[in-house]
Amino acid sequence: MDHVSLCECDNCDLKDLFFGFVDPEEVDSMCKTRVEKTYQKGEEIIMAGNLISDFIYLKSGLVKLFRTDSHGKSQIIAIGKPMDFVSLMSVFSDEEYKYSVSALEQSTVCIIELSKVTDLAAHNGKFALGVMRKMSRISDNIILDFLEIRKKQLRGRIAHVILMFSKDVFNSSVFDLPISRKEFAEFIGMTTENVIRTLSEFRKDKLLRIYGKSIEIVNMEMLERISEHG
Amino acid sequence: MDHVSLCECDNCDLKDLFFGFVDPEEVDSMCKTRVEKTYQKGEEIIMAGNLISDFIYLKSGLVKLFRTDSHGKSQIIAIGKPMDFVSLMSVFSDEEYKYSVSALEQSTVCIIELSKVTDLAAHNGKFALGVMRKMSRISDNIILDFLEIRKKQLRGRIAHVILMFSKDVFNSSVFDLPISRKEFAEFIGMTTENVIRTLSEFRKDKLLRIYGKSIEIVNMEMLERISEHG
DNA sequence: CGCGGCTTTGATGTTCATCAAGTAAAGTGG
DNA sequence: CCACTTTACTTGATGAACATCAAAGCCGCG
Repeated sequence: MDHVSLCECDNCDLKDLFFGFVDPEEVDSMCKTRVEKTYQKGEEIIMAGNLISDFIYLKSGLVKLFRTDSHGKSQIIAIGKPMDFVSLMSVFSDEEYKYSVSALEQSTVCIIELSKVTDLAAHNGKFALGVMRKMSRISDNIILDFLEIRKKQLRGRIAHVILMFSKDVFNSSVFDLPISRKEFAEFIGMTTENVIRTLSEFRKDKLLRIYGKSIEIVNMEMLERISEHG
Repeated sequence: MDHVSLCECDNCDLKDLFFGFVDPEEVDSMCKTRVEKTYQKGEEIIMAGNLISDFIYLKSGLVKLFRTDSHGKSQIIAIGKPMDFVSLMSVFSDEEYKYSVSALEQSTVCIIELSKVTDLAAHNGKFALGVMRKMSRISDNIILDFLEIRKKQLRGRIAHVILMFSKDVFNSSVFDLPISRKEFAEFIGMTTENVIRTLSEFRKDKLLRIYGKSIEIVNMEMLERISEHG
């Protein structure tokens, strides 16, 4: 954790997303108790198993949502960008976090006491309805992505994830992969070695240019074909 | 579809689950527009792609939640029993269903016009909060189960699903498998042949007794061991 | 500098999908 | 009710996809 301060809600994108139907006074009251924290790459924002006492929202940066089992093996559930979840899931269902969240790059989150949010939801149904919509969309997307990945094999999964980063996260055919090869493997449910091997193949086949984490998509159509069925 | 009627909400389990914080009058008003439908085994309750206009809840029976891709291949997302979802997911996020739902055995659902429910949520935050809790829990469970299955291999996945039916659905070590071998395969992301082969192995190893769909778990500890790591 | 973690490649074996072929069960029309 | 078709189930043989093991280079960090 880097930096702690009160934030100004008027300029925050979060406001439009969540507080559309909330009285300005109430937004103001929330704002006063709001805290921002900035995490460096690699730092853990949420630890699975911890008690949920806050409503946490990603303002900037990039995070991974993951789980670690008793043998220390991790599985990545999703990549989260601003305007995406963070602690949005689980928050209303249970007492403790089901997932861990950590920063893939420097990330700033906004933290609100959970009871403040549930109180607000309890007496402002339109606000609650908005949160419900957001929650539904988030978990639907995660599940659909799981299904999408599950029906492909190695090469298709890798192409899929590369395209996801290119299109959904960075909006560019050139970007720095924000995850390690090992994390890539944990995301698609394959081994690190096979992720590396396949990336090398894609380079040899002139689909990608790769230097370490830096990736450039050279043959987008072919990559899409492989993602579809390859 | 079999049978259409108005239902009496006072005896319905749904009432406690969803309408805990709702005025009796409002519950009554909902009740008047409520419709029950009974579906036979194999009938489709919800079709992915259809417009969402109703809030649908499973009163009795057993259903599968699934998706079919453009090549006609299906993937099963979850098995739903009463007090579980049905149309709970997607409902608030989008205009059309993302998943299909069909009956694995004779099932009765309760149908409420969606706008009635969202109107109620919009002016009754406690009700909305309750629905949020339920939604969170449902999608959390689906995602956690996906992760659980993904980290196992064939034998472990099969053991896992058998145990799930035994413990979560039927509460018995003897039960009739409510899905075909093909559906079993679609649920765990493997081929039909390998599901059959593995079930046959489990029979030879005297873990299970199998006659067609009828299953008896003979060696529970061993099955659990295989599910954990096998 | 040396240690540990990440990356890379190759060789090997296991796991799983695919193909084929046959039996059983279940629905369909005369 | 029986021939007929279709769908589900089953087993074996084969090859493809993938994990595992091993070895070495690289990089950051104390």
